[in-house]
Amino acid sequence: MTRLERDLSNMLSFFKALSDESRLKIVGILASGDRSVEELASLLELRAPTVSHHLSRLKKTGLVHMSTEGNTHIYRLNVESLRTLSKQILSVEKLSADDLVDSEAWEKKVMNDFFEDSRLKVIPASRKKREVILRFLAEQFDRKQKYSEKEVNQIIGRYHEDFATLRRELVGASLMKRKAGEYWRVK
Amino acid sequence: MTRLERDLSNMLSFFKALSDESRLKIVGILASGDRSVEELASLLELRAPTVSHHLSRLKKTGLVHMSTEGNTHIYRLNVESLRTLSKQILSVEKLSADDLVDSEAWEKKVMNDFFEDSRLKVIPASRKKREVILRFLAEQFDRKQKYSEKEVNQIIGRYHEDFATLRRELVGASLMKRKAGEYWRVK
DNA sequence: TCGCTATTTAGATAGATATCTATTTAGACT
DNA sequence: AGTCTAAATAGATATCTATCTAAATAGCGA
Repeated sequence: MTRLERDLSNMLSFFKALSDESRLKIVGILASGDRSVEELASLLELRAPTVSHHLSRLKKTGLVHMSTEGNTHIYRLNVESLRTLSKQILSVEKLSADDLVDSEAWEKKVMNDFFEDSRLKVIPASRKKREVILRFLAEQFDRKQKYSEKEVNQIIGRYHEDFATLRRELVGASLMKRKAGEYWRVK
Repeated sequence: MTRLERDLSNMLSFFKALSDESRLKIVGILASGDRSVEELASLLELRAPTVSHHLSRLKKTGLVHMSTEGNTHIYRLNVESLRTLSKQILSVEKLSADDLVDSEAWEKKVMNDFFEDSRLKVIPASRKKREVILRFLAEQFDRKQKYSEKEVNQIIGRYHEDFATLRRELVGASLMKRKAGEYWRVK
């Protein structure tokens, strides 16, 4: 299991733990002091086994701790875990990285849908799909080299007859630049 | 609906929205840029209707926004909402206030279980319950007055014959203080 | 206007889970 | 040992929901 997968399932169990009204109230109540199971049950107007079930769920995620006092079990909030969660939320972005989802699935799909025998069947109407095609075309150019318009047309022409439109789109999408009749790849 | 109830159900819907693996991934993916429904579907290996369902749930809680581009719908993350949530988590304590739970239910229950005809049946063994009883007894004393031990015994004696134990417990629990044979109520 | 594309809605199904009652476990007091 | 008390576990049930397929909607281009 990668670090990211751990982060995801860790965060997920936090959210699952807090995505229930009774448990959210329990956390709120415990924030103002330790409580026994029976105490929570009467505050929440629930049966003790129900509360016990919720507490064991909260305990499993580390949101609460338990201590023993005779045969009563005293639960207390783990404030630190809330702080950790609060921070984690601000770094949700990191969850999208490559090993959580197949980040090339979209490109592969679009390429597969629009190419046949190494030729572009049609230029996609939607921007999102056109972008995939344009990125592919841009990759056919060497970053270190400059190309004349004729050369650009020729390379794009391998994939589609309307090289002029595609050439303009490449420039429009800032994947290529043009100056004084010369083209070069950007990024 | 009170402010607290609104806060609770608001927070709850946030947590519910994020307590699903697919939705958490969607949020993660959107953090790195806008995406169409189809794009998300292929990244997550889910059907478009499923993704659409998740997005509408996220949209309802304000976690994402939608814009239209031809007939493709582009979704983007509302980063501000994550920041808000992150802050709210640190103030969960406020959820325990009086109008969310009946904060006296516990005291009432204990008093009811242990009193009969205005007399304490037995001294509860568990600390949590004894505390309720002791708080009640402390309330029988006037904060502005000092009492001799005899007077203290007499007042406690109205409720239970073992006034000596209860008197000592009151001092031990810091609900009363004693000095030079005089007692007074604290807090 | 017709057909194509992207999304949403409707409806069905399988799996998860919050709650309850009844039972079991375990500690404390006599 | 036996009784009482507090909590946990087991098992049942009813509700919720993530996912799918099929159908409906809506924009766009020919």
